[in-house]
Amino acid sequence: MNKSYSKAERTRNFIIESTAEVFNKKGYAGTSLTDLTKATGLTKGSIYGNFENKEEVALAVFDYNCSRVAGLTAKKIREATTCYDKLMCYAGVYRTVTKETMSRGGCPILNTATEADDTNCLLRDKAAGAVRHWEGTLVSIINQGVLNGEFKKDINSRQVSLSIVALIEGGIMISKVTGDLTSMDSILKTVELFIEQLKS
Amino acid sequence: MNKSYSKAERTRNFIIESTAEVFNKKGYAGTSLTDLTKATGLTKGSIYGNFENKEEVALAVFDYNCSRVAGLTAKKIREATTCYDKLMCYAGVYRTVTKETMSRGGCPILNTATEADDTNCLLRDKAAGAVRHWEGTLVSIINQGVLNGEFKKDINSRQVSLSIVALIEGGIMISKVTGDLTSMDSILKTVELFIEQLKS
DNA sequence: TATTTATTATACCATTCGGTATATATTTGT
DNA sequence: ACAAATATATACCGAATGGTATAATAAATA
Repeated sequence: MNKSYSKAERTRNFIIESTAEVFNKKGYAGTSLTDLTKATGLTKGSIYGNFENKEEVALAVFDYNCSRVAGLTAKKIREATTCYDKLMCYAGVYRTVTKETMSRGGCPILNTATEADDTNCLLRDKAAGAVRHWEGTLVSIINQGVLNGEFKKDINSRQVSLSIVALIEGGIMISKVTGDLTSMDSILKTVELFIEQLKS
Repeated sequence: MNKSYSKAERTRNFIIESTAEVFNKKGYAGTSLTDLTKATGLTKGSIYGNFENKEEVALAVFDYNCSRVAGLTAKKIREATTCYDKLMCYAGVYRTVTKETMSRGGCPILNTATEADDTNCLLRDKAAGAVRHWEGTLVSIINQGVLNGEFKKDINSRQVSLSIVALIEGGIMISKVTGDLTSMDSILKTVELFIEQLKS
């Protein structure tokens, strides 16, 4: 029986998928091993047979949570042709997934970054990497747009990229804590306006 | 000896001030009673003589942490005359206090909002209130500016306000997690640019 | 199918958790 | 200065924490 995934791999993924939402909602410190056993239906021994400790589960879960959102965006971006459309994807994606993201505990980058920045360097570095990667993707798109004449020449692509990320992340925080989705909608309009202004 | 503050009041404030940074760094779930005794030099019994439980300390500490930043901004705003200058205060204040804020664990609103939104409704409501209050202050300034002809007539003051808050909070998250203060600086430039565009 | 190997469950560990009753100091009003 | 009231420290509670041997079970290989 040559299955592409061994039992261990499947269980590992099962644990990651089952606990992803709990970790994102309760945070690393707030999630107990008991939470993990409840979410998976497995016992402690079973979980620790597949992971070294709670931290290793949290790190794997963070990657999984990020890839969920990143996957959506990446697909849309590939479909878009112009750099303008590619940038607009971010506003579009967040407009459609915000509601579902909220019910799953919000943005994993934001959650992990704010919790771990002073307490857990491994998690912090992972969150920092995700931010940098996102920023880098935006910078590339903008630079490309400047090169092919789509965007104005004197654009500070890093400043624009950081501002878009800040708007989206700040928007998630505001909408989530107040329970008001229209806030995010307003902020996404600013993102779109902001991208509009890049056009030459 | 008729002191304006009783011993109890002074101790209560002492506990709040001593534990403010720990709570902001480690979060509510991540801060233990032992952390509180270490930060204050007091014993558990002593702390629980002044507070009902850990949550009550956290709630008081949140107010204290917010008032620290709010105090700075409020003073600057009173000094500014035009609505444009008042708005610019926020960029100015955050440009100067960001470094110190970072070393104290970052923005308490952001930290509390992201941690408590799915776990602690009392803390969440406090954070939500702080966001709403900030938003309200900005809306008032902008509406005032529109009325007296300083700003354009067709401005959506709520959208602008929310966007400024989102930029600042998102900027703090990015700068804090990456350890790069220049990111915040870039984003504050966008905030200034954004405010500039309001002028009629 | 038999046997080795890997996976999961049980039962337990020491430690820490938030919280409290009670005794001891220390303020406070007189 | 003294008594009543208040604030602080001591010592302890049960429950929950993260984590781990070891035994039972299931999967992979031959």
